[in-house]
Amino acid sequence: MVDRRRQQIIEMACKRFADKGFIGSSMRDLAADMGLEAASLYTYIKSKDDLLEDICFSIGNKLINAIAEVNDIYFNAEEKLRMAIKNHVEIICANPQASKVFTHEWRHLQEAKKTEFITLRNQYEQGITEIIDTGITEQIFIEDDKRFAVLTILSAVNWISEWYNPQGKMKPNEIAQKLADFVFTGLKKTI
Amino acid sequence: MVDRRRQQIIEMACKRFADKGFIGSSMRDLAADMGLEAASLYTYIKSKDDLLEDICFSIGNKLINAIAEVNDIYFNAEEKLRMAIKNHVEIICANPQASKVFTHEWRHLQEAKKTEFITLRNQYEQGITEIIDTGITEQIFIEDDKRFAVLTILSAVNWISEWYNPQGKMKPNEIAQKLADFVFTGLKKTI
DNA sequence: ACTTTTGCCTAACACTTGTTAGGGTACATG
DNA sequence: CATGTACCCTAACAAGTGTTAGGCAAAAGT
Repeated sequence: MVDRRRQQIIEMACKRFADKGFIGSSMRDLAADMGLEAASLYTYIKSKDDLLEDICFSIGNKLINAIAEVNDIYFNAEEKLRMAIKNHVEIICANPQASKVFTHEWRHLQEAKKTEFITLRNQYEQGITEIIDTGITEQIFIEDDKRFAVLTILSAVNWISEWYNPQGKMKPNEIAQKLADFVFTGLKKTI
Repeated sequence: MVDRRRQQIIEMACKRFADKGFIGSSMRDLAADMGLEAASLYTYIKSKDDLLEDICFSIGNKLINAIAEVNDIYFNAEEKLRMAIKNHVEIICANPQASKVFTHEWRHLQEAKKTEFITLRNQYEQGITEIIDTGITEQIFIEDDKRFAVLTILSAVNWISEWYNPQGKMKPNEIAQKLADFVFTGLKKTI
């Protein structure tokens, strides 16, 4: 059951990294959270960097898969963007701590992995951009500044992990709904 | 000229903290950037925490002053919000690195200062909320979810420091203009 | 000329960091 | 009973941390 224990450690690391940051979290603190000594962690993980990579790419891959699915299945641009936002919000709300790590701590990845990560992120950004493009072609979105629109949408979505409270009244699909509405009336052509 | 040298150190610290994070930056690295030994820094600063406090509250106070000014002078809610966004964007673009520290590194402040910081941030958030309130009273903004609107606006504005490039084509007032437009057509009642 | 101040240095402190080596105990399998 | 293995330990390492003490040389002030 090495994998199971490893997963527990990663979950605990998410909490610590999200709260104190990657560098601000020591292996001894993390071990203490698990009721272990620091050295014992190394039965289950390769290194501290290993933890960060796992967390960052776990969220990254979830997002990439989600956007790929959307761009494969849904045709209408509005539907696509709504679906993409919904997926993104749900991924963040299902993994709020990991998402904070994904957003804030990726820069501490080893150089090679950092490059790989940035490529993944650009790929996702490209996925969103394609949806906007479709909307412009369909003439339901105003063409003004594509990149600006994408960045603003992504910032709003990414920031959710900063304030989202699983115990709060606002549920993920409600958040997605509101956010999409907000974004749309800012993008849609109103004759 | 102790103050002048201190300011140079703080500027350099901004770069390092923005890039490597507060904990990821050592005093020896910072000193090396300045062409000094670590111990020499302490002629000009009290401690490492001192640096972080200075940076965080410098930006924080700029923002607070800006919102106070807006809420004192401008009457129309749309004008107020446009002005508030413009001020915020300009503060961020004038101090992109310090702004990144303000957004990402405040959690490493000492407990007392952290509380003070959060109060300041809430105060700013309150300032924006008041503008939205005015707009609702003036019946030019849709009342849906105030707090959600405020959070989305703030996330979009704060994220600017993540991608803003002083050498890029997009100038601060252009960014403010676009962002305000984006926000408005999402808030304004279009009958 | 002498004194003070400025601006930096080296050395050291006490402690924390990620990680490895090697061992020991409890339990399952033969 | 013997063997293996799952699970965790202590001890230690080499390196890096923020910070203080005390000193030395050049410049400035008198």
